[in-house]
Amino acid sequence: MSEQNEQRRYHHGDLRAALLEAAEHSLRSHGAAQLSLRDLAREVGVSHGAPRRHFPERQDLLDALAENGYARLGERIRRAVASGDPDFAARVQRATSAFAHFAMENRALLELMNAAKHRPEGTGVPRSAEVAFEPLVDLIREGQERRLLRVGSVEEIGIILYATINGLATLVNNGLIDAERLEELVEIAVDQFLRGTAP
Amino acid sequence: MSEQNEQRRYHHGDLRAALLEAAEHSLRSHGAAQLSLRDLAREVGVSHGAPRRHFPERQDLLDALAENGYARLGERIRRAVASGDPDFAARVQRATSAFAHFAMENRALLELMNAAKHRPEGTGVPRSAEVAFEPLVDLIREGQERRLLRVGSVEEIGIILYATINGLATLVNNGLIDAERLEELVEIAVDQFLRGTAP
DNA sequence: TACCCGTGTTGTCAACGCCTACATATCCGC
DNA sequence: GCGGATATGTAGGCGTTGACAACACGGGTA
Repeated sequence: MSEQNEQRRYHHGDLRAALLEAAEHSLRSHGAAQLSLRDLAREVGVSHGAPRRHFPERQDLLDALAENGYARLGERIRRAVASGDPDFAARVQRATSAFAHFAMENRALLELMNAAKHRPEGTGVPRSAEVAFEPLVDLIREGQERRLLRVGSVEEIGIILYATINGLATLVNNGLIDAERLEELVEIAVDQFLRGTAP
Repeated sequence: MSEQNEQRRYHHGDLRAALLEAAEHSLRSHGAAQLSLRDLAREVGVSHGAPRRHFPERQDLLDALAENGYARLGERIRRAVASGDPDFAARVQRATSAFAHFAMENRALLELMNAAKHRPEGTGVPRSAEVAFEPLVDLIREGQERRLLRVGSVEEIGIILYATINGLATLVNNGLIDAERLEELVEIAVDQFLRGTAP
C-alpha cells in the first residue's frame, strides 16, 4: 500500500494510537465531558463503529488516557529529580515543580487522572499511578536514610506530598487560584513540608 | 388545593428545591456524569422540559450543587472549629478532620466541587468556595496573632492546608488510598503542617 | 489455495440536552 | 376582585450520542 495515499485503506493500520492522539487533543481543547467517540472516529477518518474494537466502552478510552498521563507524569518527575543541583531540598523542589508544570500544561488530563470513574478492577490506572508516585517516595526514602528527614512511613509521607501539590493544582484548575501563583504556592508548601518533616 | 393529593397539580410548588434534592441523591448513587435532567424530571413527576425553567443548562444545576456543597462544607468546618477543646492544634485537627469526613460522605459531590467546568464568570461557585475557606484562614490568622504560627501570607497558608486535605481526599476518591487510611493521613499531614509553620 | 479472525462498516435503538410553541397558574395594579 | 402580565409547567421535535448486531474486508497461516 502506498503510504502517500492517505485515503481509506479498509484497515487503518494503527487506529488505536490514532484515536488516543485525537482524544488527547480533544481533551486538551474541550475537556473530557465533551469528548465524543464518534467525533474522534470522524477526525481519524473511520466509521463511527470502528473505535469500539479498541475501546469497547467510552470509559476504556478515558482510562487509557489517564494511564498514559500517569506514565508521562512519573517520567517527568523522575527526570527532574535526576538532573541538576544534587542538593536534597533542591531536588524535592524540582520534583514538585515538574509536577506543577505538568499539571498546568495538562489541566483536563489531570482532572481525568483524578476522576473517580476508573474501572473498578483497575489494575490499570491505579497501578500506573503508583508508578508515578515512586520517584517522590524514593526521594523521601533517601532523605530519611541520609538523616535529612525524620523517620516515618515513607509511603505515607510521599502520599501527603503528592496530595499537597495535586490539591494546589486542582485549585488552579477550577479557578480558585490564578495559575501564576501556583509556582510560588508549591514552593512555600514544599518549604513547609521540609521543615515539618525535618529530623 | 388539598396537600394530600400529591398527584400533578400543574405547578409543582417548589420544583427547584425538589430537583436539587433528587440531583443530590442521583449524584450520590451514580455520579455526576450519569446525572440526567430528564431522569430528575421523571423522578419528581414533571415533564422533561420543566427543569429548564430553573436550570437553563445542565451545568447550571451542577453548579448549584457544587455551591450548596461548599456552603455545607464551610459550615461544618466552622462548627468543628468552634466546639470542643479550645487548644489551637486540636482545633486545627478538628477542622481538617471535619473536612475529611465531609469528603468521605460526599465523594461525588467533592469531585463535582473540584471540577473545572463551572461557569466562567462564576461569581457563584468560586465565591461560595472562598466562604468555605474562611474558617481555615481565620484559624491560621489567629495562630499567627497568638504567635503559635510563624508569620506569612495567611491566605496562602490557608490554601495550602486546604489543598493538602482536598488532595488526600481526592486520592481516596479515585481509589489510590483506602478510605480507612484517610483519617490517619490527615492527622499526620496536619502534624507536619503545624511543625512546618511553627515560629 | 482456503480458511480464520482481527479489524472496519453499516444500520439501528433508546436516551439525552436543548429548543420552540403552547397551556396553565399566580401575582399585582386597578 | 378583575384582568392582563408574568412565572412556571407541558408537548413535541431536532440533532447527537454510546452501545449493539450483522456484515464486509483482508492479512497471516496451515
